[in-house]
Amino acid sequence: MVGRKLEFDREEALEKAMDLFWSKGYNSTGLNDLLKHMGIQRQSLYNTFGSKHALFLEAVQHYGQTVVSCIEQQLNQPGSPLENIRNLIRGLASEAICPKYRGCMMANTMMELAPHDPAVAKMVQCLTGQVDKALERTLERAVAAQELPRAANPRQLARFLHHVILGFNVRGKIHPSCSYLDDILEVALSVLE
Amino acid sequence: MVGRKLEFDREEALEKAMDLFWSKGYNSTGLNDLLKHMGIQRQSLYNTFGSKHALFLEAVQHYGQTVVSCIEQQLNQPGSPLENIRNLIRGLASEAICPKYRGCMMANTMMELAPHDPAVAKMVQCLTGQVDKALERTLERAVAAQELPRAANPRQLARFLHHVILGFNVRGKIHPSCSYLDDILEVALSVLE
DNA sequence: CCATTTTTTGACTATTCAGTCAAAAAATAC
DNA sequence: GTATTTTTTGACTGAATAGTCAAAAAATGG
Repeated sequence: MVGRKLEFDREEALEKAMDLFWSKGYNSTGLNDLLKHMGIQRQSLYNTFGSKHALFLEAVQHYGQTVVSCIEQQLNQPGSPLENIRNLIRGLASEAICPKYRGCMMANTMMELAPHDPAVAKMVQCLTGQVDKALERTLERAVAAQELPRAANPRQLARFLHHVILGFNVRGKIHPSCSYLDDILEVALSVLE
Repeated sequence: MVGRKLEFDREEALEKAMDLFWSKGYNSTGLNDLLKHMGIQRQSLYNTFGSKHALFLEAVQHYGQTVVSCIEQQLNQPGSPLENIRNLIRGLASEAICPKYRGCMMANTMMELAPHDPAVAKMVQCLTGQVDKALERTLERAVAAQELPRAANPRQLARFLHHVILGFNVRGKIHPSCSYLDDILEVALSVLE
């Protein structure tokens, strides 16, 4: 294995692709936009990533892993597990009032491609499953710390909270008011009392 | 105003367009697919609807009005207002386990186009607002019928319940199990107790 | 039957799409 | 320095895109 070395940083290029796919989705992102945004040449993309579709899969995977570990980190913060969950969800909700809100790339991908693209569906299914698990573990810690009653069902609550999070991705696309989101948050988080 | 009459039924054609847009979204629906599915000729589409985009707007509006009045009808069923709400939401959730689940066309449209298409955003915003209102009115009736405590906040609860409904559109795209949806439903509907 | 108006038909744009090809350039191993 | 291997470059595909145009066909009013 000798010869010329890649002129660009693979991960940097991947992140730039991810950024554009995140903003515009898969089908609305043209190859020319992609190349310009990534700062590489056409053939370099095909050499390095194989195809637009393969590049997209890598981008989603990269996004997902980043987000999942970010969520895990927030949930494992020292102190009250329940408060960590509340902070996470309030933070995600507050993003949705930004006029340039892009939503979660995994949710966007579920909506755009999952129904007709098994490879994408499987990948996103796996990633979202990790979010469920992270929430569930944190709720288990809340029960152990007696922040929740012994009878609480962590798995059930985790699925519900994740559902609320997914909802923000839809609602955020039509610029909800702050008070609108507060209403949702207040009711949703009341299940943790 | 004389001359030849339209060979096809305008509303029929619109509904067929709606059906296809609903299944495939705006950008993934090609004009050729559209013409074949609607059973009309190219120029007829432009004569009658103006453009692909204008046709889409009409299709979303048609869908929205149909769905909103269907929801209103379910909520205004005789008997318990709260039970009507539960039945509505359980029904929407149960659709999400179908392997051919298409989701709500308004939610799909919010995700695909609302961020970059002001006309679409405004229309969908108006339609979803009607859903909020319908839920709110029903919750007010539930308070009046003492199914909910006097202190309950119908607007807040309506927004929350609508949020849960929106969530099904995302979750449904990756084929959740029945028990997964049951978990969400059980927690979500517990706020009505 | 004729003139008018509209719809239908099918060919035709110009652009964009993802992806390919082969030659040129660069960097390595020896 | 030369042979080898890889990347880069830019031109090039064929298919699909939304939308247009003008002639042909049909139906109406008189």
